[in-house]
Amino acid sequence: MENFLSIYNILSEYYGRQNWWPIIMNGESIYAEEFLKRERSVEEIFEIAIGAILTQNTTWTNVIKAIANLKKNRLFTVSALNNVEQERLAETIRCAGYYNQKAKKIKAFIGFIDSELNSDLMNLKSLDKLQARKLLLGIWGVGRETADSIALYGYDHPLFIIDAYTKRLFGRLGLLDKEESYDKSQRRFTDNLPEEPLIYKEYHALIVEMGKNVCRTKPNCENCILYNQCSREL
DNA sequence: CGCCAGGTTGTTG
DNA sequence: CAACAACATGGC
Repeated sequence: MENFLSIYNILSEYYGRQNWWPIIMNGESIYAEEFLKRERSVEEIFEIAIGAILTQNTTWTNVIKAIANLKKNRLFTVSALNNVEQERLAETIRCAGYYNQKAKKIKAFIGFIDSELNSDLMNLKSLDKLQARKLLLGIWGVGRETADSIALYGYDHPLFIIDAYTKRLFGRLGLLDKEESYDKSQRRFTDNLPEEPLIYKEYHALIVEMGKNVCRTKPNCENCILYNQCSREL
């Protein structure tokens, strides 16, 4: 019952503040404390959304390079991305992998901003979280995880993100079924946590930290702070 | 060299 | 709805 909250407490005490979602400056990820304390600017929301698309099934280090490359080429604005050829866009984000797919997805996202949001990303802010999610899910290339990432980190809409790390870690802990749906997994978290954007943001970031460094494909159980509560179903 | 990474879509049964 | 292929570069 209270497992989900107690695990959050253990992880956040052990690893500290993660300050997600990062912003890229000079080819480096910046995790700033202020990101958890104030609303995101349009520019930041834009970057979070593009980053969320680029990071699909890809390492963040590759995404950093792709975003830096977009900025260097002065392509990191709605109007520039509207005007650039999809093929050139693809070449610019090549290092993020799946570059043709992602170029198409970014184009679709830009089209969404223009046509559905009246060119203003802030129009998603005032919506109900589920309305925002539904709108985002309507964009070609934006699935559940990407929609929830944009809604949560961009707009503080309390939607818990389920990703591959979450399924792996909580599957091993015995708290998620391996084969259950995204929405069902999500409910397990939201039913057992206070509906706080701050907690959702930090929890997801902490899970990624665990997934990258401890609860890897080949798990590093010696270094696991959750060793005692793990059923270790590998 | 092989495996894996902060998924999504389209097709098929 | 579940299963599966396709999409692709870069790091270890």
